[in-house]
Amino acid sequence: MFCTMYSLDKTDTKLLQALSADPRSTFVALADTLGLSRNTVQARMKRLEDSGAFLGFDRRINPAALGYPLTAFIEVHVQQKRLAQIVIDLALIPEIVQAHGMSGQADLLVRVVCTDAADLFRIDGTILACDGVERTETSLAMGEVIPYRLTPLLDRRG
Amino acid sequence: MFCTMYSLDKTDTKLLQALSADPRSTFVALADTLGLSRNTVQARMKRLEDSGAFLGFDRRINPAALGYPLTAFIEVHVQQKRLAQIVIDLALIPEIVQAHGMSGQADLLVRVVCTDAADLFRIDGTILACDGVERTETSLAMGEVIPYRLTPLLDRRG
DNA sequence: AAAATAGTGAGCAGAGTGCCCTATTCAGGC
DNA sequence: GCCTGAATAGGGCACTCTGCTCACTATTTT
Repeated sequence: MFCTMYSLDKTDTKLLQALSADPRSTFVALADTLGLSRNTVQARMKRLEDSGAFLGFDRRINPAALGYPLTAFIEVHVQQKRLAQIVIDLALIPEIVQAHGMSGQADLLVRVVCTDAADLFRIDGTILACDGVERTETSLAMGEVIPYRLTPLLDRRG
Repeated sequence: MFCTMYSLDKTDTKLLQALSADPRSTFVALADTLGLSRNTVQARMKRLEDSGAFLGFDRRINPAALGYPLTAFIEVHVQQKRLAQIVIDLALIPEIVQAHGMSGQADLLVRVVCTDAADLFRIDGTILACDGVERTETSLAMGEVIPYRLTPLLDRRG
């Protein structure tokens, strides 16, 4: 399913940095910035895409703009042998924007967006109602004190 | 700092859906798909950008492609009055890709990427070494059982 | 030495962009 | 009913960018 995981070199890293700085910049502009030829940039970008280096566009959409200003993380404890079915059930809840299977206290860490506290309460109830879910622990995110970033890691390779 | 938060209507939603389906599609293609004129699409896209509906490009970069296949969530308990300084200190750790201030058990929920378990252990140590950090609880993400998505929410408005 | 790999430079037809202007429709306020 | 402002459509124009191909040059691998 995944293509051969090809490891990025410094030029790829610089490409990603330039893209982070300006996601809309054209191949010509990138080539110019990096001092490469347009052909090279196009070839590398294609390889990056093919290798799965880019995730879905969803991630760039601000949930707040969609009317979901609140984010919460819900730790979910489940009957482990029902895990597979539970994931399927949870996937039906639209407010769940992401879920990780975890090693640690909880079995699942679910990321939820919601309109307000009452909404969160309702969603939590929906999760609890799933067959095999035993317990949840909800924590509301008060703020994204470090906004998602990859630039420090990119810079380190640059 | 943020522009007037303008709430998205159905047409905006469809634009975002089309973009999710194909992040690279041109204005012409979008206009075609949605049955709108190119002018309209361009105007709406500009408004979406200006209103902060799009987050950084970072979020679309796959950390695994960068050589960080593992993700972990670390709950951090701190001396609350030192919180501000702690956030500054944590921001210096490149492997921390995101952090939320939380209401709940822990004060902070930190998302970390790492190369392997030993790397995670080291990073956890670095966090613990920050002045004011009292305790951490690390959970390794075994898998993203629900990959980040916003489409269910978009579809509901469509 | 031969072969694969990455990059460059040039060229070209077609598509897309940014920006302009005007006309139409429609909802809300007077 | 009338006016206004917002949203949209449609046309046009100069310019840029894209996708593609080809030939040539390093550089590295075998």
